[in-house]
Amino acid sequence: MIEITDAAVLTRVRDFLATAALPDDGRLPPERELAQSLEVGRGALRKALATLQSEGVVWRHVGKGTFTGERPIDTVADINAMVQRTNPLEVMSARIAFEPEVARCAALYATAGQVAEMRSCMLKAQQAPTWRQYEQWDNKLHRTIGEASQNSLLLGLLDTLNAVRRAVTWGRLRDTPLRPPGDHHSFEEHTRIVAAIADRDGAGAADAMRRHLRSVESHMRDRL
Amino acid sequence: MIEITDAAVLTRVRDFLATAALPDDGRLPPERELAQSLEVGRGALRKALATLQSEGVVWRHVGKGTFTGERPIDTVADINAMVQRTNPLEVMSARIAFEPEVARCAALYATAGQVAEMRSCMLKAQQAPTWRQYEQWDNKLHRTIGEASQNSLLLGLLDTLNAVRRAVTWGRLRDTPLRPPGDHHSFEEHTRIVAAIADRDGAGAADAMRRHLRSVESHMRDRL
DNA sequence: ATCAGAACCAATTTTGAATTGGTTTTGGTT
DNA sequence: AACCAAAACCAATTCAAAATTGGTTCTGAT
Repeated sequence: MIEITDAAVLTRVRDFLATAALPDDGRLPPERELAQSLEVGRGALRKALATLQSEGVVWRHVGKGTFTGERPIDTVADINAMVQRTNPLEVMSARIAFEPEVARCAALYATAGQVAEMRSCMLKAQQAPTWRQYEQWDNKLHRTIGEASQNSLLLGLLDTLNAVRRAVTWGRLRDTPLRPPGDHHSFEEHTRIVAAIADRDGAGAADAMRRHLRSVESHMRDRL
Repeated sequence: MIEITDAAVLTRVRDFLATAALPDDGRLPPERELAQSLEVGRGALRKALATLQSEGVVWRHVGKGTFTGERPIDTVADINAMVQRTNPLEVMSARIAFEPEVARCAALYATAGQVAEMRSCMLKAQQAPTWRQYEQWDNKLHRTIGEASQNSLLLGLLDTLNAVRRAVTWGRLRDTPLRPPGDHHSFEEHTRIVAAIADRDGAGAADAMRRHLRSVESHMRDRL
């Protein structure tokens, strides 16, 4: 092995980066392999990579590999982490911030089939013989509204929000009465939401959803 | 093995469910084990479990096990699934729906320290010598706004949204010019957002954020 | 003293075996 | 022939150990 300068090693690595066909995630070959193919020692390569990392050209992570570009901000909280950090009132606040905007989009983009499905869910929620079944149809209604936004990312975020919500409220079943009363506040509120969506009234849908969720929040506070 | 009726098996399983100390996730013992301890055949047990599943008392999943309660709606899309399903324009639409509401909350809840940090990020973005560094400070600004909502769930959803965005737009580096021009539209827009937040003007902050993101979307469309 | 290469360590990924529910086959009984 | 329990097999998931990857220390040559 002929000794070459640090600068020459750095140049070889830069040249490699400029010409190599890397996979989509920008992952470089493992250090040991790259050192071999560039005909430099691993120590020298590591020195060069450290320089490039400090310049934001590559980032490295033990066990994962070396990648082009800046290190991604690793702030993605998975569901469990979100569940550990939040609480029912915070979930309600997040819903009040987020779901009216989903309903607004749904009013603009829902298909007739989706509106029909919302109506069906709404009716089934009203006729539900148990709280459990009411909540199933309630969940289905809200998710159909998310689907009606025709934005898979909004739907994904809504699903994430609902997963956290269920985990935070898990096990809190209502035992009395057995089913929702005939004048359960959500029934009329659901009707207003779906009507505004069917009318293509974005602002109306957002407002109706916000009122509904504020009502749910208020009832939740009454139970604390 | 004494043969017992299906009804008797069902009763044994119900009794078991009523008395057993199950783990937090409500997981029952494996079928083969439960059949043995209840002294029934696996086939008969499976019949009873199928009945209980149809009643919503338990749910079962190949490879996972049998659990008490209703099957969770397994709609949680992880980041990769979201990335595969979405596209840059959809990401922009989702941002336009969601981030103004985050800014609205930030206007209500931001601490003075967080407002100062927003200003610092804004200045550093303006002074950034490369697009890469501009984007780092831009990201930091938007995340500080999310933190200022004082809602960990909203922040978690924003992080999720941004992770998807980065994955969808990965590798799309601007090479010319080397850095943002002095009159880059986002500079003034950032200023308006932060000013509205500092003024505790929720509607103003939401509106400024919405205008900013619409402007970003418009420039994105120009580049398509 | 310095440095390259080897060896070791910690974080992560990969892989194959084990586990779990779902279904089919087998053989005994009626 | 019909029925059913048990065994065998299949598909989905989990788990543990091996392999891989970057990070650090040790060793031996110069």
